[in-house]
Amino acid sequence: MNFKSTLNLPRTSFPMKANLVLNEPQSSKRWDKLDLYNAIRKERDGAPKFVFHDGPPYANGSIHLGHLLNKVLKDFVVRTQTMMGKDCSYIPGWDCHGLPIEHKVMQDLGDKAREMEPIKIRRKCKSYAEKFVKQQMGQMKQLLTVADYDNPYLTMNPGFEKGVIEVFSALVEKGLVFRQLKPVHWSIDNQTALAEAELEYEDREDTSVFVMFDLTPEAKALASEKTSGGFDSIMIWTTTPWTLPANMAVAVHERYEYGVYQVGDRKVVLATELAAKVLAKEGIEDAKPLETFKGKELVGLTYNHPFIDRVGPVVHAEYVTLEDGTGMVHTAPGHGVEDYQTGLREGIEVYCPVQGDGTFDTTAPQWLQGKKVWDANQLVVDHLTSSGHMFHTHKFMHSYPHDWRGKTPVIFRATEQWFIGVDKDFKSPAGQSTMRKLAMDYAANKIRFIPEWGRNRMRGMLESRPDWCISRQRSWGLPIPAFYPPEGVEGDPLLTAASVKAVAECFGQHGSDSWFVASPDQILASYDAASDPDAPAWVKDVDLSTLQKGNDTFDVWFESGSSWNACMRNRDLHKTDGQGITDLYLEGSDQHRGWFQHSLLPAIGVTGKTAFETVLTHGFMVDKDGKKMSKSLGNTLDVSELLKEFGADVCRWWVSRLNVENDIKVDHSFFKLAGEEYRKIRNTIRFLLSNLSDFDSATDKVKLTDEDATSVDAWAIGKTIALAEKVTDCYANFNFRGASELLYNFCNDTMSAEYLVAVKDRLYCDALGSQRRKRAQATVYRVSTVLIRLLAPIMPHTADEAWGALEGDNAKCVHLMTFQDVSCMKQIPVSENWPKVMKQRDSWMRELEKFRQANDVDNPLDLGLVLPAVVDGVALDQFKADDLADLCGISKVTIAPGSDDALQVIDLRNEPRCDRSWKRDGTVKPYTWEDNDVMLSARDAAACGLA
RNA sequence: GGGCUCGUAGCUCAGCUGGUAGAGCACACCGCUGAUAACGGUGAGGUCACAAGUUCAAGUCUUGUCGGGCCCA
Repeated sequence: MNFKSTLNLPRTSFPMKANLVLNEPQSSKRWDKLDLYNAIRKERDGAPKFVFHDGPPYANGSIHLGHLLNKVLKDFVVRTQTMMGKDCSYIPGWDCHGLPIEHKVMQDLGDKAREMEPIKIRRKCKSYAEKFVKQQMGQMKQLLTVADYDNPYLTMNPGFEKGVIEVFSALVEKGLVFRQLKPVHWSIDNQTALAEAELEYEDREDTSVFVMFDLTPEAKALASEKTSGGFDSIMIWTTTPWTLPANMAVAVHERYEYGVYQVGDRKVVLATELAAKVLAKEGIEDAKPLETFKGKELVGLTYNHPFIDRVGPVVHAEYVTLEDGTGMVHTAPGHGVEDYQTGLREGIEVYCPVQGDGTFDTTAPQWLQGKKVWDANQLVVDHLTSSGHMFHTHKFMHSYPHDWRGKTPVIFRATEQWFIGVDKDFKSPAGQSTMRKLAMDYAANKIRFIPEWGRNRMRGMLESRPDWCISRQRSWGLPIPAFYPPEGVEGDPLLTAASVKAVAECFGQHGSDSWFVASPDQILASYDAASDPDAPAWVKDVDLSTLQKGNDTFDVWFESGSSWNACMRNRDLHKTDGQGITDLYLEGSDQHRGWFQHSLLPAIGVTGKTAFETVLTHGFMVDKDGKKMSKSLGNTLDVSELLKEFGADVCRWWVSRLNVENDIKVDHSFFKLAGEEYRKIRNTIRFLLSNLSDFDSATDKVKLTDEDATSVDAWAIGKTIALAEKVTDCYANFNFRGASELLYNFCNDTMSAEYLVAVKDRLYCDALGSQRRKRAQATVYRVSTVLIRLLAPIMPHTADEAWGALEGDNAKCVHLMTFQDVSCMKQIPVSENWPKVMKQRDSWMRELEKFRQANDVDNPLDLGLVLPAVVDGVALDQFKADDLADLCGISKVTIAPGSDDALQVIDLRNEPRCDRSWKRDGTVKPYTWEDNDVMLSARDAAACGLA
């Protein structure tokens, strides 16, 4: 006799198979129709704000795994904060200007680009950027992120540009902006100064030269006085022979030991530690110094430049090492940062005969004029060889900086650049100080870093960073609003707080393209030179239309680094309390040097506040062997493929399971695992929902009484409250991994393996209206309403689908809800002895299993347990025997009269078995059911109306 | 080469201020067949990268080595 039709078996519209790839777009459509982002704004209007700010990805290429990670994490923040009741707006941004796009466009244009006006190139760049903004936005929507996609911030939008220039104006006003000749990494290929971030180190063959510089007659005389035998020359080493025309000095280390060596007819000085190695290169073995002395003795000597009529000094420098070369360093302040600093200190001219195109100018020797520096290497070598100054030369491979896009080698070259001075004293709203000091104070004491080690990293970077060179010589960027005097007029460029502000106005209205199409007087329409006390004198005497516009554009870091103003303050989304403009920035750990630092500095300079109160960073993706991922290595995974195979909710679950603090190992198999975990959660939800098909939360949500405190339902409620509290605590601390682990274990253990298995018998077999069944259903409902909402930030589609199945399709969208307030559930009494009982259960299960194996019992329902009256100090008779039996998956539990009685497993196979519930609980008797002789337990007989 | 960081079961990771190693997955075995392309039970897995040191005691602190990652030179 089959009683299946008399049971209340699970029923639900929530399918086991998710079909995410097909169904997620439906959810997206539903949310679009609802205008979810703005509906949330309305719902949270007036709520406390959580100010989160998106760092703009570069508008180039498809999104990769890094974007997937970053954007999903950000979405977790937005959704969890929202569901915790905060008003958390989120404006997605894109970094649109800059070299990579311009370079790509120039490549596509080919030779045509040379004759094209900058404005035409800019228009190409703009549409290129727009294309990728659109593409990336579509992909980010596929990740089911919720954002104001109708109003993103683009760094190339006029309103944003205005906001950047305003920041610049404020920095100018505080005297932090200056212009200076300085050697910078110079891309000959792109004719621009490059930031460190724009360099790539690659192997390159170069010429290494050891050159003897002859002392001046005066120096020789001095040398004879200082030493016993005197000497003629000093030997330097360089791997960039083309910089020798700009040699202005030789640096030695005061404390190192140097010696005089016989080289041909010259007595030459070398560091003693390096001498043997150097001299051996030309076959001079076992060289012994004629005499030795400290480098200090060399300082102050002078030498004749080997092929230019110029005298150079020998100076001291700390950076001289004995690792390579000769211990005497060729110093060209126009071609090296350290050389430059030495030059500044010693008052040596910053001489740079190399022009922007990499050729020598007319100040160079005639045989070099117009020659490319790369060709000059050989010319210099030949010249030095024939003049007898060359000691040794050879080709070698070394790691050399290259333009990151063009892959062409870069040079150091002194040029006029605009700077923001990090060590300039200024009057900040936070007091008289420097940006470096203020920023370091913030990093050390006021900003929260997650993980904490970000603090040290940031401090280290702030400590050692040089002045910020903000100028680039490019077309595709935000122009630096400097005006130069008309032809024939001498003077400093016009760049004052007021003139810059006027340009900001113009850009705000017409965009920065106006710099290229409008006349200076039009751009400066709202500027009045007469009332500008900072204006250079010459400005008052000229017609503004005759000014010459500068050709420099801003470092893109300055643009994105001003987004706290250009996006957040200008849209009135910033914090109004505390010491930060926003609550949180969340990016990869590379942004300590990038966006974080370049946002912190201007924010402090202008407002005295930090751009962010908390910095949350994540690591980088590596492959399953821990190696970095790159397209060229072929070990990447394609995001759109992953989405197509697994769906967004699974990919999001994968992100939630990651430990994002450090490197993140990625492999296709990990997504598969995430998919299985997803299915486990989905099945748990499905089982919960399927037992509520006849449940109406309005009428059936029975209250648990004090007497129910020891019921398995009370236990489940207690676990659910704990879950909600722990998970929201994780969410509040951005610990998404912790949250997903709790959620997974709750579904897998607490619900699936413990509560639901225990309670399914009564849900199926109890009479529809039985109190015990209703109590279980009310519990299942309470669990569902907590669980589904807690999952909503991680798996928005699945949670919304489940929410609809729970509350009906007309219910409010789960993403407009807050997390279930569990404080009211705390009214429900829960026995404090449950943890001990559940711990005992583990050992009971082991005993049952042992018995089953030993006695060949297949079905646990053929077993019973006799439990001691007291275990672990807990009297078991306060618990319901049927609950304990169900928790163990057996037919019957009896409590022994004495606490000393050992646990006993009972073989019930000789007891009658209920045909309906398959239990042998001792109440089974024969009945007649639909003309059949059947065996039923008391409960089942009652459920069938036979009692 | 420098700064920061990571290296715990086959895999992914927990292990806070030092005190006899934990979870999930996978695996093995068993069960259920009224959550069924589901569900349940039991079990076997680790000299905590390596080497010194501090300590009564180190995965946990110090130093070094090896191997990754980010940033820089």
